[in-house]
Amino acid sequence: MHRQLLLLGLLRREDMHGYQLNEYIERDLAFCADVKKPTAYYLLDRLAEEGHIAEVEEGQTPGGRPPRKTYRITPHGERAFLALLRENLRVYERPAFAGDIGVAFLDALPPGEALGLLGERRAAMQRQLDELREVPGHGGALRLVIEHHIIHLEAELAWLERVIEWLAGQTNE
Amino acid sequence: MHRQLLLLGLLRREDMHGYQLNEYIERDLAFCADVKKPTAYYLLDRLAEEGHIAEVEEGQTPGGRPPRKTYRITPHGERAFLALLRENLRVYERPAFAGDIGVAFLDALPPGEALGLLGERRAAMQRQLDELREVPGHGGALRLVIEHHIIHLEAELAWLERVIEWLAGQTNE
DNA sequence: TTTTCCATGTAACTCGTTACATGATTTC
DNA sequence: GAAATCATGTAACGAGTTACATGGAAAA
Repeated sequence: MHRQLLLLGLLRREDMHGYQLNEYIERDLAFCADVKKPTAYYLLDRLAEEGHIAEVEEGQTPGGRPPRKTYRITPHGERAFLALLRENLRVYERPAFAGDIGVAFLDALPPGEALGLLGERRAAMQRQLDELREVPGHGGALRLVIEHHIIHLEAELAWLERVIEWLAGQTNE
Repeated sequence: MHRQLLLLGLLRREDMHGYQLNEYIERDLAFCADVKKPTAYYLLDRLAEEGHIAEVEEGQTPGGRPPRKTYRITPHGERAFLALLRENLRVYERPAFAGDIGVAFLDALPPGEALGLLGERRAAMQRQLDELREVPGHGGALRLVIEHHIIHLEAELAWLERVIEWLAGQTNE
């Protein structure tokens, strides 16, 4: 559902064709959204079938390639968008944290090795945080989303530091 | 892969049958793990096929119901467990944050309504945090996982507070 | 007497991904 | 001459979920 919300939200701002949407998502939203190309095309087809968006006929179809399909949100789609948006804002879905499973079995490895591996994890997190701080300044609500990721990663790093300390403590016993 | 890691890790500690595993995951690991029953049974079959775990023959099969299948990890499974564990500890996978998509389109709703919806989200988060603080004290590494969730939720709440403030600021302009 | 507990599963489905196909056009 | 850009997709697969089936025993 979240991907539909994203596509509807973008088409609500501006008519676009699939390639354009994919470009925008990859280029400007990569840090927070994750929609693969075939998924986007598939969802656009479905949204069109359901009458949430409609194809806009365009004059020029440029050279050899498949003709562009430019979409525009319909009134029905606008209502669906608002319903999805309200639901999205209202609820909290806790994320998965697959990385916790490994931590739960930390005692299966010699502390030294575990320490090394968690060090690599920390480095990866730090790299992501640095990247995030380089993201060119989006305005308005998108800035909040970037802040979200930064706050989250800082909390993650703080926690991992504690795990590492705990492990180091185990070593000396 | 993470679910396999979990199942192998639990079977490494103790022989168990499927029902038992499901009970334990639901009862004691609900706050961090998420494996549905049919998934667990399916994965146990697969792990057995692949030789990572083996059925332990048990004397008494209790009345009417399907016979228990008690599993024990094999040396091959132990090696697989360690490989999965190392990989899990080493990498960082950023979570999805579906809730960000709604925030990105915050301007589509009257600020007053958005404020109400985000208030509901905050309440849901606060409830989860309170629940988490009630979780009976696991020892060792599991305590770290609980701490992780607490730290995470506190950061989420702090961020949401900022979103709400920003929105409230928008209202007065 | 109905529900819950035990203990296993199957079938159908959803959602999303990966890898591939097409084919002219522009850039290296 | 090779690779990237534009623009669409399909086919096959993977992981996981939901809803359902079975059937005796114990508890309400």
